[in-house]
Amino acid sequence: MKSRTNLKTVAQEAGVSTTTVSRYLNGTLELPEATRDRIDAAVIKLNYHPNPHARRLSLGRSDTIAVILPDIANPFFAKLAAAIELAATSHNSMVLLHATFNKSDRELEALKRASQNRVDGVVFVTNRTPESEVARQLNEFSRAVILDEDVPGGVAPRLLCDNELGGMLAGRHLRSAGHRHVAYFGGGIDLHSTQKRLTGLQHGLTDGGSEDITPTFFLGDHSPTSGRELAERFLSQVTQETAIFSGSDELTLGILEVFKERGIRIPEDFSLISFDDARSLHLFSPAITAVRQPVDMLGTRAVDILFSPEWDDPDFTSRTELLPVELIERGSVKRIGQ
Amino acid sequence: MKSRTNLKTVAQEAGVSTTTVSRYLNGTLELPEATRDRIDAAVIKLNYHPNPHARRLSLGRSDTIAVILPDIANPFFAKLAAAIELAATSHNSMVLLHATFNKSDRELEALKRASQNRVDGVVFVTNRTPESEVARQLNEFSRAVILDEDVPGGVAPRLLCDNELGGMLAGRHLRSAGHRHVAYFGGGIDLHSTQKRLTGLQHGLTDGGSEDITPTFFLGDHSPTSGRELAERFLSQVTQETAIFSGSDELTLGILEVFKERGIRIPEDFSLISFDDARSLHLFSPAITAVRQPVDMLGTRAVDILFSPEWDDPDFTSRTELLPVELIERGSVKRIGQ
DNA sequence: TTTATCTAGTAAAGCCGTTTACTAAACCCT
DNA sequence: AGGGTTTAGTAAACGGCTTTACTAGATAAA
Repeated sequence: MKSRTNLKTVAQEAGVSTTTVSRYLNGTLELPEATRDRIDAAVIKLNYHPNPHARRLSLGRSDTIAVILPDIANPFFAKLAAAIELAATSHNSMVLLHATFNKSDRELEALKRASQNRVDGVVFVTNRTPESEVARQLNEFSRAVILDEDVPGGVAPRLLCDNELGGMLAGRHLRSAGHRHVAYFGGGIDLHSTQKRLTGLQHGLTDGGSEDITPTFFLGDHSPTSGRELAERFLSQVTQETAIFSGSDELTLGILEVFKERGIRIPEDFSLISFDDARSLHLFSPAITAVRQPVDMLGTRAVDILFSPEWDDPDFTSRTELLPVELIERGSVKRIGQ
Repeated sequence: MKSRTNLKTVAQEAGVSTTTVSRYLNGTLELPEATRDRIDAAVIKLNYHPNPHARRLSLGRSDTIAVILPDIANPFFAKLAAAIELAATSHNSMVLLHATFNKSDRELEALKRASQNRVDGVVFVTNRTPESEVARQLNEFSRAVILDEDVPGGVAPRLLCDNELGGMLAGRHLRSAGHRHVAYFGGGIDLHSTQKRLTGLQHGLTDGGSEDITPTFFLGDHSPTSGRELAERFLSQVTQETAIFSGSDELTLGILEVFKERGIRIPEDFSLISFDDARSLHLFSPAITAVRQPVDMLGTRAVDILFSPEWDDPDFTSRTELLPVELIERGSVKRIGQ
């Protein structure tokens, strides 16, 4: 069934040595036309394709990158994976996907598998602050990029969205709609995203104003379940808040479910802004205003970084790149009196 | 950085031959405890992991399966990919993802890449009826499974959801709510899904009744864009229809967008049932009733089939397995008078 | 004519496991 | 003591490609 032809067969058919065929096919040998034609003919006739295992063994590379992320079924990561796959293809590389479900043992396992598979590079995405063991394992790779959330101790270039800008945009938008008391829902306080967004949110809310407005926050993890819990907690503790800034579509999902069950209306009872905008938030009830992450760009750029020639530069691994986010206004923020 | 240890180093360290180490590690050689201990110690000390490229070259297999599907960013396929990845991991295999965007040239390209990569098996998922060229290319694999939609001419076991049952459930539900005139939105008429669902829908609508009720249909492809077009066409041509059975969440998205723009309400103006239920339809406005595909089971079972010992059986490739679907009732079907 | 240069390649080593077929030594039995 | 059986391994071939270092022969230059 599969093509059993190898270099040797082709070489024999063309009447040259395997070296010649190999070098010719890899472009490291100039040949007169007659010889070229014979080899070309043999390759076509025998439908020759180099055995990738042999090739990789010989070259010591795998033409494969690993993408380690929390969950493919999460639309944000799915879009990310799609963008990465597309970009990798154009670099002649394949993509190995590992879902970690945000468990550190699975993160470690995925990293180990990737390392044992001698992948050429790793795109690591997490949702939480991983243990130092994860960073250590990640540092085993000669090429890795840390995406979307920071990994403390990781020696690798970082590619993040501009979380502070995101918080700022949300804050400004809410302020201009009259909101002053806003709750942020997000992952742990140690997360880069949480810290930056809170900072940005505070700046956005304060804006040019004289009084310093500090948002409250409710923290868990980036899952719908956590969204539900945070929503319950929020409802039982809410005092002055009139708006919620939700750190991810997943959290938003949980929040919406709880609110729906309790008959709490958006934006009448609370205004809401989501983060990511990877789901069909425009079809929700109401359409949800959100800060959109540049997910395609994130994926494409991550792959570019992996294949960048700048890895020779020793500083490359300490670089952090920020990609801009944008606010998509829809119907979940209500203008309130003042 | 990476472990540069190889078998030879381990063998030297343990004072035995490479054969011995290899056979011991692969369980094809019994050794006295003292020797075992020496090898174990060497392996640990040197942090030895067999070079997978060498291993694969030697063994002639890749421990990799390819999953070829239309779009990872589509939640249904994303969930499918997640389930497949999980199942593959438990079979010690890796997953190579290829997105085709439903283009036949990309399908062909993905199949060729997979074949050149000597993958151990392929899970092929498409949304349309592919050209015979695709089937031919697919048939090059010694192990492939055709998932979710048929590939005519493909010599491989098929794993589909029970589309007829799905149509039937939708039909019955609509009938019991008083609907008699229903439009099906779906992909091409040549699609297995379209045909079976229409058949099922008709049976469901007719149910025990005496008169034979035939649904109308509006066909395009399974994309939101197509959903929009079909919705427009539907609206310009609608006569008696009171309900729509949409063949996928993607189509539903397009339909909902158009309806929202036109101020057409669901379920007041038209009732709607979606298919797949991979998106958060429960949060849409209104919550959308849907036929749910058993997406996890689909993924798990596909991998099981790939690793099944039954491939020796020559009839195995002509098998078709149907997985049950279920109707999730929500708020998009209105009871109407009669 | 001799030497240098170029053309058109090639031999052989290397990448690293797996597996078949085989052996040396020890042990067992009668 | 002689023969058979275990035990504890091992040598060598194989899988298929890449790459370095080298050569035979032709051509050009001095």
